[in-house]
Amino acid sequence: MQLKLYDTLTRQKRDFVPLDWELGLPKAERRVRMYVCGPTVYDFAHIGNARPVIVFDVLFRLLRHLYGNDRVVYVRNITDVDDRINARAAELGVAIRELTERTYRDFAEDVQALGCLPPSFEPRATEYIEPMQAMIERLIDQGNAYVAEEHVLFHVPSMPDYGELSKRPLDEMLAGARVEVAPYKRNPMDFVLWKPSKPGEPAWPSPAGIATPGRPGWHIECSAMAWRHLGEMFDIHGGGIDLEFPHHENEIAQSRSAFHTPRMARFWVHNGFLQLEGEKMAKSVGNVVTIRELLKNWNGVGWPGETLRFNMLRTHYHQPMDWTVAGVEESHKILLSWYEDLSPVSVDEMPPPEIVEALCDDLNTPELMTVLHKLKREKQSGSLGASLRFLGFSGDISKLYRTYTLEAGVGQYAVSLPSTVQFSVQRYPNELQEQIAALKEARDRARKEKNFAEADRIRDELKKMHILLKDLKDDTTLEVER
RNA sequence: GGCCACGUGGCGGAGUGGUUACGCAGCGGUCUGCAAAACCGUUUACCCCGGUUCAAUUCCGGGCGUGGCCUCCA
Repeated sequence: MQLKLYDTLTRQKRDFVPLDWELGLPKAERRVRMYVCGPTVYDFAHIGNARPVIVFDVLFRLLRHLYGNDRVVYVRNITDVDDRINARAAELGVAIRELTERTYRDFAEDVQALGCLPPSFEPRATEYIEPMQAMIERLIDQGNAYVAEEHVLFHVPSMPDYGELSKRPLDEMLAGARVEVAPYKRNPMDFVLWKPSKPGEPAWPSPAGIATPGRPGWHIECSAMAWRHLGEMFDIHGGGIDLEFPHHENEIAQSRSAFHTPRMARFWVHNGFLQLEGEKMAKSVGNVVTIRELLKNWNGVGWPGETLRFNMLRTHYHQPMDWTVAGVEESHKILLSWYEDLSPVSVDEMPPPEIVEALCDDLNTPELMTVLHKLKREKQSGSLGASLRFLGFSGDISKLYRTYTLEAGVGQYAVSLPSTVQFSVQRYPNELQEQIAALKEARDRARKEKNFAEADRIRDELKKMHILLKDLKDDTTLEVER
């Protein structure tokens, strides 16, 4: 099946053929190579950060399916040197290394909860200073970069194709620029490859004979890490659309100039931006929602990671997405209805061709939803299960329970509980369980006496605790809202 | 100000030059004290204005709106 991907550089949906296949390398040497910009580890990742992680995890899974698990190399970097990290560490009064390690662990936990496979490599920027310096020296030697006031700057006019990704004519960019240009730049568009550090800031010996120790600029790390792991030219470079300019444009300038390649990556794949309840999600608006909050307690509800993953995939990755409570609830409902009647799936069972076909069409996950709904409708639960597993969903209904944070008397109870058709309130705190049992008995009595107003009142009260009642022929079951 | 995306029924969301995807919600029915759940059935769409065409939601131009980038940002 032929994978097609939309390439931002050419603005076209094209057939994807990995370079090694096109070159006809021996089978054992072939690799599909993908690089995705990862997190800057200074604070919990928010739901916007989760989008590329989930989207490219799906692409990773698809590539493994198409080319073989051992043929795909997926690199997602960790940016652990950055001014925001320095600021945050100072604010918290902790060592930079401690902050970055802790934040990375939190990120790894969150991402795992979202059903994402670990990438093949997760290189940290601070462990790649040496290749960054090697690239910088090379760029200077070749006349693509220069030293000025202890900075090393990339000279943009030395790269004739600059702007090819974002399609920005240089003169127009300058006309609209709102930033003050540092006086030592030869050209206003020139960007920093290396900068001197002040005392107390992270620093390494500087390249190019610069006396003051310094640290890398933002863009060079990705060029260096991609080079080390994937070579001078590779197949796919991914990330959020906001990175298109300047970050990816500058990566291209650095890598292509250093290695004299016609492309840095053969496909540039960008996911669209995410909004929250119709608003831009930003610290300035005060509506940033972290993955952690969504998993633990978002307006009283902790959502299963699989629900969050599913919700993300209901929108095509290229489209702008609006993240809403209503949307998450709908996702959760759909997933529950599917998980309820999955039959056991054998490990070897493959998803039906339509599933792979939908993904091969530029990761058309909404189309994929249609296929999944069809499998459900036609009661093909084996195929449904195999498809879900393929997409990173467990199919295990016990992983789909929500966590409620209740106000019950003093303090709050966070309760996480399973729910079956049987009584299943055992994970509520004891005093709540007693309360619930008493309410149920009271309601049973009221119903016997045909006092239905009272019975309905009690039902509403239980509903507030996320307990649902189902009146059967001669019994009433209690279950936790799922 | 410059550049770039996007604009589909109550909501979410694909797709297509001609045959009203799909899901959620809603409505009707079976069932129920009433509900819930389940099952069956079912309504509603392509931002505005021009143009091309036998025919446009789909192509082209303009407008309006939303968002992104130009400064850290997925």
